[in-house]
Amino acid sequence: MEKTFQPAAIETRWYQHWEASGYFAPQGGEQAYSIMIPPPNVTGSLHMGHGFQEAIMDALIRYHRMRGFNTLWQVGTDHAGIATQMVVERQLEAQGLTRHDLGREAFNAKVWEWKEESGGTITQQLRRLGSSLDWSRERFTMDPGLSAAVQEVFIRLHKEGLIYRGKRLVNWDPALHTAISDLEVIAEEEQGHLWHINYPLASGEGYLTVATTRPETLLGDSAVAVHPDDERFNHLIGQTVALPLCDREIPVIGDSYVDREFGSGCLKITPAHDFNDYEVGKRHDLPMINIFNGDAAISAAAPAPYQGLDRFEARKKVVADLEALGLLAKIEPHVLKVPRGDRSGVVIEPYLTDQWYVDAKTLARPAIEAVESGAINFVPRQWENTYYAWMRDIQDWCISRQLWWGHRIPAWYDAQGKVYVGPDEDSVRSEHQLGPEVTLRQDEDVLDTWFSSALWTFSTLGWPQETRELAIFHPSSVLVTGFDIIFFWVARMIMMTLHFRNEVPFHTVYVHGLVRDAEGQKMSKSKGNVLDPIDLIDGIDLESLVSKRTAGMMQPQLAASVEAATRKQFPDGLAAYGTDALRFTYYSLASTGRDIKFDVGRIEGFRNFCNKIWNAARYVLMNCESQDCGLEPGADVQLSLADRWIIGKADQAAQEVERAVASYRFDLASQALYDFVWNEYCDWYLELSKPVLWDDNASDAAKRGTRRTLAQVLEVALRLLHPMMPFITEEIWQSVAPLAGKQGATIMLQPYPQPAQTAQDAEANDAIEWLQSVILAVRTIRAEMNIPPGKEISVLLAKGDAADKKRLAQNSQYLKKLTKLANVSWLGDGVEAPPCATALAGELEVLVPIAGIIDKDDEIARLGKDIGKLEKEVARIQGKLGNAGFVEKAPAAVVAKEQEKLDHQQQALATLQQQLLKIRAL
RNA sequence: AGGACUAUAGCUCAGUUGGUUAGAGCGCUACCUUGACAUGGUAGAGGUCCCCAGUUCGAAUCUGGGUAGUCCUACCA
Repeated sequence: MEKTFQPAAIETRWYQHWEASGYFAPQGGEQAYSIMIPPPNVTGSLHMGHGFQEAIMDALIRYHRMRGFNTLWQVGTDHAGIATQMVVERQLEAQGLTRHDLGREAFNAKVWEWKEESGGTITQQLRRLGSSLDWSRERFTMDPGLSAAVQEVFIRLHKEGLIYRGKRLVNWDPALHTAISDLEVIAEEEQGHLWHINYPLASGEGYLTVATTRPETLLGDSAVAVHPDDERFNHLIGQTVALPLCDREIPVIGDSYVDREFGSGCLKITPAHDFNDYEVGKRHDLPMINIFNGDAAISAAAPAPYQGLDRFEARKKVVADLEALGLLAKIEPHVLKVPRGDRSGVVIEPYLTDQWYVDAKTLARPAIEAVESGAINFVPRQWENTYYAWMRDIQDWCISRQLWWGHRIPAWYDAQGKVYVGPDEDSVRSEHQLGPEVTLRQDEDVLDTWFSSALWTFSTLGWPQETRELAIFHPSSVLVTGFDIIFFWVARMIMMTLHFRNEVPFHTVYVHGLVRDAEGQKMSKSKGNVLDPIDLIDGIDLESLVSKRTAGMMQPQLAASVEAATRKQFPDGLAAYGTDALRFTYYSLASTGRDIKFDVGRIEGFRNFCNKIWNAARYVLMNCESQDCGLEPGADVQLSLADRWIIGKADQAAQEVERAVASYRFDLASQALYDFVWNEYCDWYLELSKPVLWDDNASDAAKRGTRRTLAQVLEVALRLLHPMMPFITEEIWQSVAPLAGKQGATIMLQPYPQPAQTAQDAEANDAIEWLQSVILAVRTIRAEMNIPPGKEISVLLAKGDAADKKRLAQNSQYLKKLTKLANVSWLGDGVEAPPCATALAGELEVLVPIAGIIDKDDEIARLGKDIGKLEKEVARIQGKLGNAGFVEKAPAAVVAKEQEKLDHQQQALATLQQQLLKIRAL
């Protein structure tokens, strides 16, 4: 074995072996356990959030697989409509082409090409993370099977009246030329202006001043609204104003929607370009004047001078023209929320178009009940509130997208615009008895990507066929996801699955936090602070990291600052930490919080942990290979106190892991394992094994007992760790398992250690704890008195009772070896101790004779410090016990415990004070 | 505007039903290359548990109020 753990040498080899051996496929078993992967974008690549999420899922999957569940981790990818189409369009743009130059069919062929070319990236990355996904069942949302499911769902919902077509305002992305859903619009505060504009009354008697943040929409105004109770203006209701720049008169209307306090108190109404105005317009039956085209340039519906101008150009011209007419009252700076497309980043336009909608309100009702009834649980529970809040106020879901890449809507129109929905043109014709004289054309639009991913849990299992897999693995056990897509995806899956399967898609939703950088900033390409999990696994030099972060930036002017920040934060690039260390870091961060700050310092600690495990294994192999480990049936094996103690500790660790995983607390599970392996097995047990194995006088039975325990406890620890650190555990297990009497081709399919309460050995625990406290006392004296570690010293013990004497007899070998003692003996009754440095191990006095090795003043200072601490503690407990209320009202056991504590501390204090007097007297 | 969440060591975070000497990792200090491991060992230092009140014999923990920060939802043009 290498002296240090080299992850690169083993990871790929083991993954390939596992995959080739079919270990990732369901293995049978009575109870099923399944997770459907949140499908990543097929043309995307893995980021830290994926890495975190996959790590959690893989731990759950490996854990349950080892526990004998029939385990399926369904893998697949998503076609990511807008994102993917944008990428390919950008590639065309580089050649000076648009998708229209190619036409729909050729363009889609190009997208498929791109998918074939780049689609392997993410699946390769998933493999690098060690994810035990069942690749034999890989699915893609545009596969024929999943497309059939999408079509079936659309047609059935349409038949049931739950999908309809409607003309209404949508969020229009003028760059992408498509409608997008509410959720894809990000509204951020931006600095803008409030323009006050005078609209002359048609009567010629003065004017009304309106205030607007979008003066160009004036061209589409249908009315001016005032509050009906506003005495400044309500007498004008029913009159008309002459709309500036347009040869139109529009009415003054009364509507209580108007806020009298804001702006001028008069509101211009543009029903075709504002969601609130749209509602007002409907109430008052106002005309909807659509002054934009799909690019958000001014349409023919506006006066000629403005036609063809971009909306921002139009704004400038409108303002200038108004000013020239003297109608601009004032301009105020104003902070407003500007809606932008989350993909394109351009300002979203409320735009009047025909779109397809899902009646979400109807579907939401059972979906709310499923969570209320507990059929679906959120972990942590508070996310249920977020879910309810959104679901109870849900808006109909706009599902059509004016894209080419995606599931084309199965609807056909005749020349009159009558719509027919069906799987294909022939079925539509025969169903509706349409002869060849009727021309039909298919709807040009595709469906929102989330429409297909909403079916993911059952479409991947073969629906609409009633497959065996559906019967076994659906509903799935748990959905692992970030809170940012509860609305996008989780809610929609619940709605669709309940409707079509009459069962929930999953029993539990485990909502994890979002991975951020060390400063708590969201990782994003534009900020240039992203980390690629693969770079943490393999390492990357500074120059490559800089160029990776600055390549292809949306805002190239930021490249310099990104580069500087990167050079400052990672002057040496990133070291290669390996997959196991990365994964363990993720688990350690998986607490209940919403933000997960990823500090590279953490991963280094866990790489060291891997190395620790590696070296512990090296030690075990060196001492057990080709040795008698007492595995024969009936072998003469004697277990020491240390052996019995560590066996109990391993069981305790198994208990803690079980409890932690049951509540999705991977931070606690990882902490329990780290603690057990490093602080108990390595720090204590391995050291305690040395005095036995290296003692020529120790019996063969004792040596067998220690070797067997070394190997078996390590083997148990490996299995406990395997779901979190798959690679290193497999590598070591292969050579350690035989020494522990285990056979098997892989650790992956071994049973997970089950805790057994009986494994706690009170006598062994007491004995080892006693030993640890005495060792600590001696080491403290050594360290604080500057006694060289190599120098052998003698120790006297005093004030022990019969139990202490027994323990020393049992443990003196350990004690001598671990603290380098020449000898250790009891101070006889009535014998005056020589001048000593003193420390306490409980009641027991641990004395190190001073002569020649210890400075008197040092010892006085040291004792003084300890005495000070004890005095404070004694005073604190005395205060507590002196409080009549406490003694009377607190439970007797609590009072007794305090009293006992006080007695101990007082006795210790007295001992040290006496000792101080003695030393002073020297 | 409404709602949620967070505040514990220099940093990142644990802390179960109120009773602990408030813990871990990293970082820091001192000493140590001893036969698994310097990606290591040993021993330390370090906290007004955000503030104020309340409940209680007892509060990091429960209640109310405040402060600071983060986020979500809906938005006044």
